[in-house]
This record gives sequence, structure tokens and C-alpha cells, in this order.
Amino acid sequence: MFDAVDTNASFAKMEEVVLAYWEHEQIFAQSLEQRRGGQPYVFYDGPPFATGLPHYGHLLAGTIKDVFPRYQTMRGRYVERTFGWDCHGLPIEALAQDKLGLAGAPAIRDCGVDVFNEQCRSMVLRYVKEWQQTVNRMGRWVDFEHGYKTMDSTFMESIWWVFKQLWEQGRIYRAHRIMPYSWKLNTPLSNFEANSNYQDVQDPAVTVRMKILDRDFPGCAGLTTYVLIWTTTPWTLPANLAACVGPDIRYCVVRDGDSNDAYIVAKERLSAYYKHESEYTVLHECAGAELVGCHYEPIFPYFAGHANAFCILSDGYVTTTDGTGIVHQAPAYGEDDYRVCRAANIELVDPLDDDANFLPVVADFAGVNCKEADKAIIRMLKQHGKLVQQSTIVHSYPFCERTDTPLIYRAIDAWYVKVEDLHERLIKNNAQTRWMPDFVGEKRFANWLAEAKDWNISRNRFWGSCIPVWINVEDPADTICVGSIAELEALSGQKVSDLHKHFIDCIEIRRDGKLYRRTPEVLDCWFESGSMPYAQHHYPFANREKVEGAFPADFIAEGLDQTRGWFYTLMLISTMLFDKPAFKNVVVNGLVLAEDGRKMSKRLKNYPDPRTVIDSYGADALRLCLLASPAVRAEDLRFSEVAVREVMRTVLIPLWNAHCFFVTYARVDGWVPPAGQAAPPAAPENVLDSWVLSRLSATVQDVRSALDNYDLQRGATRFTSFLDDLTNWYIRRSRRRFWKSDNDTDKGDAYATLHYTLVTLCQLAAPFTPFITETIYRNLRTDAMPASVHLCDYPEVQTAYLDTALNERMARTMSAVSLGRFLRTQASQKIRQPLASAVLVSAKAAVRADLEQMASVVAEELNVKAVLVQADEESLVSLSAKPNLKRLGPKLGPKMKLAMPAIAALSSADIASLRQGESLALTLADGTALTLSEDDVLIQRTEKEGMCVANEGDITVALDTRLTAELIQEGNAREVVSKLQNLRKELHFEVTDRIHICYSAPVALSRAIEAESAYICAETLALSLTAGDCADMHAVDINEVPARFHLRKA
RNA sequence: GGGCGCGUAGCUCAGUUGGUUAGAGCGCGUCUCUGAUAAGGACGAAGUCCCUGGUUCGAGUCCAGGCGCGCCCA
Repeated sequence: MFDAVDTNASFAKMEEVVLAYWEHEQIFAQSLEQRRGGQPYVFYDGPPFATGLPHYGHLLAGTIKDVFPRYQTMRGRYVERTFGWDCHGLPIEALAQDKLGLAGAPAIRDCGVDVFNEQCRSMVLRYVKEWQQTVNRMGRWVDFEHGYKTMDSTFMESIWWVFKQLWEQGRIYRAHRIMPYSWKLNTPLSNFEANSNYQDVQDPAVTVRMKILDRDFPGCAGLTTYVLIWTTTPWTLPANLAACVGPDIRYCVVRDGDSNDAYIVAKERLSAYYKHESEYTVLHECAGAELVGCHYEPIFPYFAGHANAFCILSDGYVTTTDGTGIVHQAPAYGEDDYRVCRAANIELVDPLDDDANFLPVVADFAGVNCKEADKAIIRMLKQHGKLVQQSTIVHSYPFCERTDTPLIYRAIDAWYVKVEDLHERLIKNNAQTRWMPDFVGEKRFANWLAEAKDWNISRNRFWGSCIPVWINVEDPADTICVGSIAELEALSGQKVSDLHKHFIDCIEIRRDGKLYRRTPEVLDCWFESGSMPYAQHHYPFANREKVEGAFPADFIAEGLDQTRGWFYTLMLISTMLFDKPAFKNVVVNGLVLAEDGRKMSKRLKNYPDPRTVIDSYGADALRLCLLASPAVRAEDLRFSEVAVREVMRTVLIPLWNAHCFFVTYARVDGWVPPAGQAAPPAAPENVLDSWVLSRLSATVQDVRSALDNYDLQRGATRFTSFLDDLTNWYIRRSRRRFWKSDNDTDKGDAYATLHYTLVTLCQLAAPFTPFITETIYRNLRTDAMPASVHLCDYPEVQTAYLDTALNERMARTMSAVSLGRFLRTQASQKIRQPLASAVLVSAKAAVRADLEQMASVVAEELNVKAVLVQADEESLVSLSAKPNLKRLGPKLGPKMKLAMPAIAALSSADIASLRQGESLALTLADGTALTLSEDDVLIQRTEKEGMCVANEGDITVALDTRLTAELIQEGNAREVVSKLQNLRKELHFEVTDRIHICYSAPVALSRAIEAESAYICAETLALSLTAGDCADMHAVDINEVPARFHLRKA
């Protein structure tokens, strides 16, 4: 016997019960154990930082990461799922710095790298418990216990192995690069990090003049000539080493009316400096190329005499969109500057310390922070007559994400991985990966791979995997790369237990009388996450076979923002190590935005707490809401609590109530499924049973194909649309079959069909909504079936049940019913009022045959005494023809425009002959002869005026709305039954309770009730129906006639 | 500045190889059904399919250019 169920169950509470059951019975472990030996389905989990709580983006990705492993497990695959944690990097360092009150790298060194790193270690896992709770509450099955951490020694040793592989391939090199630099954190940042916090700021914009030393331009005799440069970073002027012009840009030498000096400015920029042409005189005009080689007097004296410096260079990057068209070059502080100066053999100078304060060499501003020095520098320029113009500019400028201080660009010593020779291999390997949606892989990612730049992998930080390179203190070119702990122990003669910086930096290597110390940088943590396929299993030091057998992964899933993150580093490292892609299938999810379309923000509080949402609607509702959204196709999703509620109302509640309905009547009748697997009747006689089984099979086919193609949205919507057909057609149409008190075959078939359908639907939906399906399945299962729905095999497509003709027949029936309902509304005849007849008309024999078979369904649904099916539609509708554009368009081309009116003008006789298969000759306005056949036109029907007729496509329905006294009496009886049923419900009677009814009504109505008393009693399970007065009578309206009823249990 | 994506009803979104009158849900209004349902059904109001141009007999759909938004990069 099934357990009684509560229609008003709280899904959130139900889910808690399921979680306890899974935990207690170790269902996840069982689901794995059961598939041990099955073909593995390999899933890699991207490691999150545990420095914050999980948000909707994590819940979305986490749900996607749960559906496919569950699905594949049910398909028989062995799917291990281990969680991972990203432990290193700036997020955690920033937290530790706050905690210890340390401002930057020097402060960290002062307090001790060991203290700092141990602080990091102690904080890394601070939110692990919360993560675990949330992930678990969402119903995601993943192994936390054996999860990997990027700070584990085993993980870090594998990182060294990976590094050494690249080293031996000659891919690791050291270079200068211009990078965004945070002086607060004393570290260069990746461009990725630098781009995440642009702010609009006001900066000075100064135009400075530099005296030309060794060139006389025509017409400048007796004048001092200056080249004008423009910059928004005055602090870079002390490090100025050159000026750059565009080779093809036109420049003018003008006599400045104010100063009577000669200035060199781009011709196009003159108007920016002079309001009127009268303010200057053009002395000479030339191309930028002619200016190259001029020397000028350094603005500041600090680097006077620097080799090859203080001359005019040229390069194509110079534009005339702002400034003077001449760009000042400080090679330490700009990528283009660096490149241009390097080509001119000018060594950079970088007079800033780690905090970006000026070094003593810049005597006037020594110790001053560069940005703060701007004002003093401008003042000094003014004093020395070098400032031509001063203004401010508001522009978007990158700021440090962690500290909100401005970033500067400066030259940094860095370690690089050579990538630029790998483009073809990367693209080839990416072509072996299936992306969902495809454009992310085929366009976005492929384009990125095609232009991938060498990868800066070093970070001048503390808490991370160390770059395992030891450098000869005497000769920086002499290096040793260490690839394992054993290697380091052998080289150093010391025992090594931990690979973090504070354990490793003190280890020195002596070889052949030379001393080697480690390079101080740590690795970019993307290097670690990209190495996770190997490092999570301590490859190749352990688990060689396991890793090699489980590579590449069958499936990964992350957000669109990982295109250049994890997706890239995985693909890059696997290509470099094994020349293979790291994953075969990847689902990319979009961003989850707040309801207002903006990013979710804790400060703005523009989104509901996930826990509140789960507690109100349940994790299933949240999961399905996310899974059925465009967010699973890499599109943005505006998340709204209302949408979650909607999913609960329209999917979970109907599913739950279908279950309640079934269980309620099965308990009344004591129906139990036969032992063994759930099974439908062998040969269902009722067309509803065959139909719902056919629909179910089609749905199984659809959902399987959707999931096999990683299309979650399609999968989710297919099973929900089936649910709609199940509840609002199959169950509604079948209700009476369950109420009937005699246990005949039809009733048994109904129970067996619905039981099988619900069980199968639960199995089908289990990967999407694991809780409610588990609850329902557990109540419906037989002893022979697995204890949990998640231990079941995924439903197979039952081709024997598939009947497309039947599906079409039922679709036609629904269409006829829908038309009939419309007519009732038009005629203001509610469904409870029986009518004499409905006429279903179609000229197509196949349609008529279908409708005839289903006539009883239509009659019942429309509450008519008789349903007639006939062929003659012309008494009800008038026919007209339209061209079938799909057929005629390609045939006629431009003549289509002439054919349209000719076809519209066809008479009903013409149409009739076409429909009898005859062809029809037309002459178009331009004399073209055209022969039409039936397929060339579409026949349209218009309801004739004044009749109760409705048409849709091939089907026309007419309703006889005339009422007889008999029909009215029946209508009243049905109204009475309806009111009585409502009263039963209000009085909380059980569906099986027998009752006695006492009523009082006006004479006419009383007579009707008396006449229909047998029917009324049968419907309401009444043992008696007597007229008279008694206490506690309920007043009701029966078609606007007042009446009173009293009900009591028998 | 570049790459990619998105732009359809008040809101969230469907819309097949170009084809006839552009759909659904939510919300709103008027009805209705119901002994599983917090549900369902009917009708109604609500559209410059972002704009411009092109290809075509025919464009929400294809092409080009632009505008707006997002992600990634520079």
C-alpha cells in the first residue's frame, strides 16, 4: 500500500527528508558502487576560491555539473566527482593582508613570509563548510572528502612536474614586460585582473615643450625650436627618453604668437592649441619621417647622457586623435614606448621603488609616490618655462581590484611560457571538443587561441606554487629547474616536506662549487587550475594509469567568463604536455544577473539570498528554473524569485498532485502494483492509456537526445511539457475511471498506466529535480525496484508504445474540444449545461476517421449528448484559396505577384474541382499560362455569419445551443452536484465518505432534484436525498435560484 | 579599439532550410471549470520583431552599415 500523501506538502521540508535519507543510506556512494566496472565518464571540476560564499553563478554551474553525472550514472557509466579548491593567489592573500593589517609586499616581508603564508593557509578553508552545505542543499552530488586542494604538497609537486616538462621543451623564458602594477600590493597584475576595475577619474593633461638641439628648420632662423609633447601621466616625464612621431603624419613648425618661439605640432592638432590662425605662423611643414633623428634637451637632468636617448623616433602607433601628435616615450611605463625604444637601442630607466615612490636618482621628488608627484612635477615644469598648456581630462583608468588604488603600467621582470608557436595545435585540439553552445568554441575560443600570446606565469607574491628554478648567484644565465621533491632533496641534500615559499626559499643548491638560489616569484594560480587533471591525482608520481585512462575529460562545465581562464589553461597545458584537448564536451553557462539587469551586488542588495529562495520554493524549483533558462546556453539570465515560484507552481505542484491523485485513489481501491518492475497494461484498450504511453515514449526519446547533445534547456522543457499533457489531459480525462467503484479492467489499466507513467517520469526527470522525483518514486516503487530513483537505469525509449498516428489523432481531438469550448463561451453556455449536439466537420476523410474514433471523448469534454461527424463543410463555412508560397514561390518567382490575386479570386466551384484532384488552368494578367493542382493552394475557411461555428485548419465545429426543458433540468442537476461536491470538500469529508443530504429549494428546482436524485446520489456518494428543513443548512445558488443543503456523514 | 553574443508584447523568453495572420508564460481585465491541483480552460487589451540600406516574388530570419547592452581581450 502506498503512503498517504499531503497535497499541501512543503517542498523545502520534503527535500530535507530526502537529504537525510541520501545521507543515511549513502545513496551517492551506492550509485557509484553500483556502476563500478562500468565505462568511466570523466568529469573535471573547476576549483573555486573558498574566500566567499557561493552565489547564483556557482549554483547554476553546480547544477549543470550535477545533471550530466547523474544522467550518465543512470545510463550505466561510472562517474567519479571530486570537488576541488583553489587555495592560492591574490584573493586569499588580500584577506590575509587585511587580517594582519599589512599594506603591501614590504610589510609582508617585514612580518615574515612564514607568518603571512601560514595566515593564508589558516584562512583558505574558512568558507568550506558553508560551500559544502549549500552545494549539498542544492542536491549536487560531489565528493568533498577526497577533494583536491591546490595547496596540497602532492598537487604542488605535480605542478613542478608540469613546469619542468615545459622547461625541457624550452618554453619557459624570462623577459621584461610592461604590465599593470599595483603599488599597494607591490605586484604586477595580469591584464585580466587589471581590466576588472576601470573607474572614471580626472587626471592632469599637460603639454610640455622640449628644446630641439641639432636642427634648423626653414624659416626658423633666430628662433628657438621646441617639440611639443602631451601626456596625462606627468610622473612619467622624469623617465622620458625619447619622443615619437607618426612617419606619415604631417607636422608643422609654427611661430607661436605668444612666446615668439617655434613649435613642432601635428598639422591636424594645431586647431586644438590655437583658437585662431592669427595666433601662429606656419614656418615649415613636413612628414613625421623628416623629424626622426632630431635631438632635444632632456626635460629633467636625471638621465642626461643616457645612451641613444632624447631624440625623435617614429612609429605607426602614433595618432592625431589627441595631444600634439608627438608622443613622449618613457619605455619603463608603456608597452609601445618600450617597444619603440628597444628598437632604437634605448635601455629603459625605471626610477620608482616597489611602492612606486621616486628613487633618490630623481632628486627633486625622491620618496614621493608617483601619482602624488604629478602636481610638483607640473609646478616645476611651469617654473622652468617648459609647460605650454595645462588642463584636466576625465577618462576611464584601471584601478587595483583589491585596493582601489590606481594601477600604473611599468616594466617588470617576468617568467613566460612560450605559446605563440602553438596556435595551430591549439586550434586542432579545440576542434575535437564539443562546445555548448557551439559559438563559444568555434568563434570566441577559437579566435582567442589563434591569437594567444606568450603567457606570463610569474607573480611577485608569496602564497602560491613556487617557480621551481634555482639561479646561479654569480651567473643568472646558469639555472636549474627542479621537477620533483626527490630531485630537490638530492640537489640540496635537505629533507623537503612543504613546497610553499617560506619552506623553499631558504633551500640552496650547491653544484660544482656554484651556489644557486630560487627565483623569488610564485606561479599564476591559473597554472595550477589548468594543471588539475594531472595534479589532482599527483600525476605522474602516482595514479599513472588512472590519469592516463581518464584523459581527456568527457565533460566539464563553467561560466562564459572562463573562456580565457580555466578553459584556456586546461587546453593550453594539455596541448603542451600531450598534444590533446583536455575535455571532450563543455557546457558554458552565462552570467546570472539581478532582476534589474545589473550585476548582483551585495551592496545594492538587488537579489534574494539563495538560502531564502531554497527555503521558500525548494532546491528543485531553483534548479529547474536555472536549467530551463537561456543561461545554460551562455546567455545572460536576469534572475527573479518570481520565476522560481513559477516553476514550483507550474511544474512541481502539478507533478506532486498527479502523485497525490494517484495515491489517493489507489489507497481507496487498495490497488497495488504487481510485483516486479513497474509496467503498463499489456494491451491497453482505452485510447487514453495508449496515448499517454506513446507521448511518454516520445518524451523519453526527446529528453535522452537532448541530454546526449548537452542541450539542457530542451531537455528540461520536454519533460515539463509532457507533464502538462499528463495532468491536464490524461488525468483530467481519466478521473472518472479512477472513481468508478467497480474494479473492472479499465480501472486496472488506468492504475497500471498512471503508475508506470509516474515512475518513468520520475526516472526521466531525476537528474533535473532529484528531490521530488525521489520522494514520489520512493512511494511508488515495488520491492523489486531499486530503493532510490537515482539507482535506477535511465528509461529506454519504448518504441512499441510510440504511435505517431495516435498522437496526431489526439491532437485533432484536443483541437476540436478547444473549438467547442470557444463556441460555448461565445454562446454563454457553461460546460455544466448539457447541450444536445456538436457537429464536427472535415472534408478530409483521415481527419473524420480520427474524430469519429474520439467522439466519446469530445462529447464528454464538451458535455453534449451527441457528436456527429460529417464531411460537408460548405454549409457551415465558405472556402477561399491562397497560394501555397512554399510550392509556388520557387516555381513562379517574380510572377508570384500576378498569381496571388488570380488565386484569391478562385470561385468555390474552382476550389471544389481542385480538391477532387483536377488541375486548373489560369491565365495571369501578363498572359502567362499557369496550371494549378490541389497542392499549389491552401484552402481557407471562414465561418458563415449567424451560426455557432468555429474553424481551425481542417476542422470545423458547430454547436447546437438550443436548450430543452430536459437539458435545463439536467444542467440544474449538474449544478447541484457541483455545489454538493464543493460542500463535501469544505466540510473536509473523505472522498469515500457516504453521506445523507437534506435540502430545501423552490418548487421548480425541488422537482428537478427529485427527478435527478439517482444521478445526484451516485455522484455525491449520498445514501439519501430528502427535501425538508434541518439545522446548519448551507445556502447556495443553483443557476441563480437560491437553495439550502445539509450534509452529514452516514 | 578588437573578438563573440544579445536586442521580438509591460516583464521573462520561443520563433526550424527565408513562406502566408509573429507565438508562449507571467502580469492585467472579463468569464469559466474543478471531489488531485497553489492548478486548468476561453476571450480581451498589449508589437515600429533596435535603426538604415541591400539581396529576394517574399526578410523577425540572409548580407552590409549603424545604435544599445553584456562578456572577453587590447
